[in-house]
Amino acid sequence: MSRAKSHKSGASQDPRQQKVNLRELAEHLGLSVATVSLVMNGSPAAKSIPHHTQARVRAAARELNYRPNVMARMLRQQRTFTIGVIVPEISEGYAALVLSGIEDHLLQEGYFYFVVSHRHRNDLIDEYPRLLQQRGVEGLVLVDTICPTGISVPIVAVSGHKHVAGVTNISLNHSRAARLALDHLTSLGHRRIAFIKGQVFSSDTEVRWKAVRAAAQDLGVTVEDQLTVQLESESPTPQPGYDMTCKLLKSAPPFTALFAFNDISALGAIRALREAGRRVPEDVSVIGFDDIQSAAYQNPGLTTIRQPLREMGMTAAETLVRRINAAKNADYPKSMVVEPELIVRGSTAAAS
Amino acid sequence: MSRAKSHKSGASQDPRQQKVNLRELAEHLGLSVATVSLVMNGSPAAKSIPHHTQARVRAAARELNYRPNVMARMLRQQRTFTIGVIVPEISEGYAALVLSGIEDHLLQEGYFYFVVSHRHRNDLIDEYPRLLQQRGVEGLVLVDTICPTGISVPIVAVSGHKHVAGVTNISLNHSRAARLALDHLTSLGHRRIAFIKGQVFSSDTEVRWKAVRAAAQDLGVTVEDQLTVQLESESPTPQPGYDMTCKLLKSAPPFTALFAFNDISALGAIRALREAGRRVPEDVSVIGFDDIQSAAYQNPGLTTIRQPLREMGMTAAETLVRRINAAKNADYPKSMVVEPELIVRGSTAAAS
DNA sequence: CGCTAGACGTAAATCGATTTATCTGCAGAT
DNA sequence: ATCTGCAGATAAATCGATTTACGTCTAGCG
Repeated sequence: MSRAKSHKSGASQDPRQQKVNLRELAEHLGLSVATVSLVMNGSPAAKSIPHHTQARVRAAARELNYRPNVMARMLRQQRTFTIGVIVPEISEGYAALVLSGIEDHLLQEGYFYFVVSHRHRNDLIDEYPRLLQQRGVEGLVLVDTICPTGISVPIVAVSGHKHVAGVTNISLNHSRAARLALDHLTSLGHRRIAFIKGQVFSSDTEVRWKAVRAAAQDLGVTVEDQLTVQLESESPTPQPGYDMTCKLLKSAPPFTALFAFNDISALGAIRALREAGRRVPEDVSVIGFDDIQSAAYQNPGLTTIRQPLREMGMTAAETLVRRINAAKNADYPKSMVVEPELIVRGSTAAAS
Repeated sequence: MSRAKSHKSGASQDPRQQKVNLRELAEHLGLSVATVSLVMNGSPAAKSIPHHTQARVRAAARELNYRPNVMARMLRQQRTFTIGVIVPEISEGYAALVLSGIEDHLLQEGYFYFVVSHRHRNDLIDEYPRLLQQRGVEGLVLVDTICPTGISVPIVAVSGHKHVAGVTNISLNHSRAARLALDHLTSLGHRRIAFIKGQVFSSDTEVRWKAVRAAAQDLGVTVEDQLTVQLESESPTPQPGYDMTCKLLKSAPPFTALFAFNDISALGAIRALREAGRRVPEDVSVIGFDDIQSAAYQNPGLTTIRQPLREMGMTAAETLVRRINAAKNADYPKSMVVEPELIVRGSTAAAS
């Protein structure tokens, strides 16, 4: 079942992979492994070793291309400088941006990370945190994923909302986000607004929906059940948004604006509207959520509520590393809130 | 320099993280560590241990929730079941799709992987392969990244073209891809076709460009220098495509079709064309490359040459694992080729 | 009775570093 | 002459498993 044709072949070769270990280096120098180790680590106990010897050690290490064995060091020190990142899927949009923020901060701190994606499978959601912990990760970043129990390393949850012991939640100010979006739509004269809620498995769905209803009430907009649909399929493509908008168009009373759960579903919605002969934004204004990279390059450009996803990733990494390096029973932030921003592009216009 | 406001805080707690190690388990059982280890690993040497004892060992392991220490095992066995993946950046589109394919196959095989992105910085391109190797990865997948030297683990390069010892290249059949695209455009009546070449750092750029010229010659289409631009900025957004299309529009002779290096740049191109008052596809047909997830949901839908990116990732992982498990000097495929597919959507139409 | 062949295990080396406790001279103080 | 103290190291324990090379005991056989 090879998916690709293969051509040619050759024999593998390692030019000169000189695996020098500490013992060999020490022997070469006529010193003990302890001395060499002390010097190489710049340990305080190396104070009493004369600079001349230290220089000799370092020179030999460079010359023999000595690289400490990371596994041995991890075993001894009980530190791996590794964290685990759990995402629903590595898709365009959300997860990719958060990941890139995490990476930015993490590698800089000398940590590496494992990525796993559970694709909403419950068995994997249960299993991966344990597996990662067994792998020695010193902390976990969850992206839009419900919190596991029985994990003893620090956890930072991006878009986490439930307060769980040991977990720092990083979340958007959803009240403000909802307010920004509805302010924008109502100020354009829209009253009959349709809503696409997120999938039930998305941790933002409920919180955001509450925020939307609160904002709507503040602004005197009625949220009608008939104008509300919820994404169902777990596909990370615009398809679910397309499907639900078709449903709206079939059965719902007329509306002049649509507030989508995210940019991806907004793309599907726009496609569905167009196919039904409704122009965007002339007939229907569409506003998305997230501000993924391609949002600005849609036609029309997608008006959206920007979540600073990259920064959320950076903050997650930063917070996690801080917690890892803190005392075992030190205090830690239970929750961090970031602010949304309204990005007005071409997909919204005055109500007709 | 906190990027987010933090609220509340609490003390960390580990409920009952019982770290049982092999020695303790053995003591609890009144057996030696050797025996317990043999049983737990189902080693052939455990044949002589009666089933009754084996059952007792397993029961105790379950009861005490024994988890072998992965670091210790790695150190002893010199195996990490970890590979490294190097990508230019974790962006929408290309890398995300390949990654998800890699992950699909890899986790299933019991491997984990580190991801690093070099953002085209030469120092990082040099450093990461070494760092990853020090971390004990048993293999490397390079995605659109030039091959490092002095690496002793197997390497699989997605979109790699240079033949390097120890490297398996997985690449698209670019001749066929170019042919599909140009066949499509010429059959629609297009003769004056503009081209956007990839950035110099992209490993596909050169190969694809050669393929395009060959296909053009076959089809009797002239590739005019004035109608050819090359992406420059290394931003992973549509911006570079937008910029170069603006340049084309400013100085180039008229054209009726545009062949973009990839979908992302095609999006930028469409935006630029629109802003210049050219309709897509009525005035200018645009064809992209890759078929990223949102390509189908553009307006109009983006006609493109599909690269099976996810499958390329899967194939990369599969090949790498196979090579890792093969004998040290076994043969391995030097090159694997996958086939492109023309996906016709709304961004191309008959020449006017 | 003596010898051998399983049955049932175990002791100990090993992977490669880190780190603490200790050892040996020798200079200077008493 | 003895003691103190420091410079300059090092031996050995440790991290937690894996794995090879040996026991020991009993049953069976000649």
